[in-house]
Amino acid sequence: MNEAGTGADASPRGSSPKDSSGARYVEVLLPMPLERNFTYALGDIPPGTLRPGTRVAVPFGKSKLYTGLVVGFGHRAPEAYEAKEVYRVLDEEPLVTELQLRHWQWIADYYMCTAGEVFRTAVPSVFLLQSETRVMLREGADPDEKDLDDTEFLILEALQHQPVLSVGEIGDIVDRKSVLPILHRMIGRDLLVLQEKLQQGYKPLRARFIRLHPDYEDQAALGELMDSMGRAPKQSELLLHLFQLRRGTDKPIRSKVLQEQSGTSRAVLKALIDKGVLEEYFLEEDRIVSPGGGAQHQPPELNALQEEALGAIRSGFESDRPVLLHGVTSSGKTEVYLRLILDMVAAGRQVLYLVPEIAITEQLVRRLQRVLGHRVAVFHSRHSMQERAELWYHVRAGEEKASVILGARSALFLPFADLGLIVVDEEHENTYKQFDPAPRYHARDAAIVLAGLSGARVVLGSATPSIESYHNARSGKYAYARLDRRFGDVLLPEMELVDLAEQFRKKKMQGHFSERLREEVEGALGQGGQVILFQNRRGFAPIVECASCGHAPQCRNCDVSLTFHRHRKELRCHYCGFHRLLENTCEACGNPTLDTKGFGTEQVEAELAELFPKARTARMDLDTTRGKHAYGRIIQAFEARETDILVGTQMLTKGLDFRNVALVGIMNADSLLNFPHFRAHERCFQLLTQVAGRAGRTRERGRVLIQTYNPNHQILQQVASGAYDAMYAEQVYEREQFGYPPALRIIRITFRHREYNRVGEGAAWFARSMRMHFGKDVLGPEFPPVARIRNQYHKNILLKIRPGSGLAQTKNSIKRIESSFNAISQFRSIRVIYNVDYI
DNA sequence: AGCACGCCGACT
DNA sequence: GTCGGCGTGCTC
Repeated sequence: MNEAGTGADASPRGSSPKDSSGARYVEVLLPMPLERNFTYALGDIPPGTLRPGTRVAVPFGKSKLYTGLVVGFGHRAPEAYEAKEVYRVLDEEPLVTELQLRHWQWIADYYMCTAGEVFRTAVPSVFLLQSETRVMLREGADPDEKDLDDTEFLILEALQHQPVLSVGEIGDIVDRKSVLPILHRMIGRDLLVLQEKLQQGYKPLRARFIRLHPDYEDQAALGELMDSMGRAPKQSELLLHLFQLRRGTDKPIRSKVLQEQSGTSRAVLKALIDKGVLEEYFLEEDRIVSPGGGAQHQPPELNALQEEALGAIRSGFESDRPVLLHGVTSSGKTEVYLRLILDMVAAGRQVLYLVPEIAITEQLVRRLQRVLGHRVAVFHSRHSMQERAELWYHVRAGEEKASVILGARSALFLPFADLGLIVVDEEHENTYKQFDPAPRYHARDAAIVLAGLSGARVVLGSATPSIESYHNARSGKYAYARLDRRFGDVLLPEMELVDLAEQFRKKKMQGHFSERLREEVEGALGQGGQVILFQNRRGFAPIVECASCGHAPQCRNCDVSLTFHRHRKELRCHYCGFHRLLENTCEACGNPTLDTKGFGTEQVEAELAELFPKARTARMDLDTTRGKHAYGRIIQAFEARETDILVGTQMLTKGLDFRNVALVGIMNADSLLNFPHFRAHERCFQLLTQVAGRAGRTRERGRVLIQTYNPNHQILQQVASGAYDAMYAEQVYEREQFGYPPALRIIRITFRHREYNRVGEGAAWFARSMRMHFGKDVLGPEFPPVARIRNQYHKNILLKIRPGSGLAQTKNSIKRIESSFNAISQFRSIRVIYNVDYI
């Protein structure tokens, strides 16, 4: 990016008016990858009930109903077709704000996807009602058995038992894939009818409460009642419990609590309600219960450096620019954010706090809640859809409990009533870029645009800023604030590079542990410190190879070698999930000489068991954190010092704050260095610096050992000496030489198809057309390192866009080329995927 | 995207 | 012969 904040045109395409007065037609956006909006007639719906952002249920295609959003109004009937009617209006208040619609349109334009695709990801799926086709017998139908074939007979028989069935259920009953043609045939013979039923969307959670009927509220009536209860001991017991619960509080009494307290059955309660003694009523209640409670602590005191950074950020805000807060690990960036958040909350505006991955921020949630109490809400992908819907409404209404929203990139799409500040923590993390389904947006950049539309401030924070952000800070596009000392003046860890080649030569290796690493682990454990070992690969050994013939088992769906996972004795594909048991003999030559090559976290753990049999070890990677609470358990055990050594992948780098880590060991830095990507060195620096930052966060100076075959490599030297600026200067120079961001923008275009040849020909055609416009700024097409994934071949073209060459025109030219591409029948089935600002 | 139509191979 | 595979076109 970034047109961020530069006032890029964010107005929606098309010029249908926003004013509904007198309108008879609406422009509707559907949550699908369609290039255009669709026009519907309003019929008898008063146009005043609609505004841009209101949801409507509309028939689309054959018969189904879909949820669309009103984005404009029209007064005249379309000429080329007859508009269908809006089936139903789904909202009283628009679900989506106009500001959001503009933001979506910016995302669609910038990231080359449709507004419908943004709509689909932006809105929790409970809001996207679709109809389900229900099948019923036609009344008065008299099926003549001899006219029916087996399938038809089966369907009619099923409908005698259960009068309403969904098309899917019918499919199951008759065990066939396509049932619709059969159903249509039967409808033609007046046997069945179909009905489109909108499935239920968001439903507020209602809880049952009990109160005394008003008639009994005065003492006399109550006394009389209690006297009459002589023959109903259970009922009087229940009443007594009710009085007990009421004592000294006005809080409503839950039916459930009352029953539990009194130990009586439902029947007793029911009897009292029927008698008119008690009343039951319902209240809507929150699904989201903030554990923060009311308890609010003062924010932690800031030290002089933090105060200085805070001042720099505030003055950056004055100049209306995003601010990059560059603070070394453990320098206390969070405390600085907290001050900014408190300012904004005091001003009555909302705050969005973005983190790279929400699953791993329990520590952060607690820290925020200590100070902000119930005003923090977490937007979590693990929340149910109903919970997300509820938070949506809270955010839209600007409720206090939605003052501060903590979430991963998708929290960006909440309907903020008045957004005042966005914090993008760990802004360098690449999880901010959505990869797979469109929109392939970068949350950091989209956040800056959102802030521009909302009049909000932005702080980007990182210990190791992305080259782009630092570049923007240097060029003055962002303001800049720095924190270069750790909180409490804890020293940055002492780093040491260990030469693996030399260790091997001197026969000092045991497994993958050098002598130095063994000494240091021993020393750290001896002094009661904890150890983190980083190996950026899960599994036991990446590949298995036959020592006789060199054959390595491959995935059947993807062009990769399978990875050996020892705990299940199986081979797995990390791309598609394919797995099978490892055989004893080579499938190619039959010899029992399969051997493992390379190593992963599992093997590190296994070697630890031999080298340090007394140490308690744990492993943290994708495989061990699959369960809902697995991640938290591993972290808590480590925090509670129930674990001595934690082995893990890059998951370890993400926002963990351990207090007692004396040593961080990097098992092998070389795989990071040798990764074939223009960002490899930047990422290597970031990853190693972040892992190293886990060491020595209180008092004691921590140690970091980096094992490598390239101890003299520039990047490793820079990591070891904490030379961010040197790394930056070198990377910027290299990227200018070779034409990569931030010097240029890039768009990656991926072609995907089942047939190898077809992808090749299609991509080559596309690249040829592109070269006519863009000359040598077109790279490729090339196969990616893994050319086949899930039985689809991939091929990439990279387009480099020079500064000032007109991004919008460039994208238009590409779109035109795509149209011609799609006009060629043999290419039409090739999927074309755009990734703007591919990272 | 989802769905129907229409054309082809492979099975009850 | 029918079923389901997929390519093609369309959806207000």
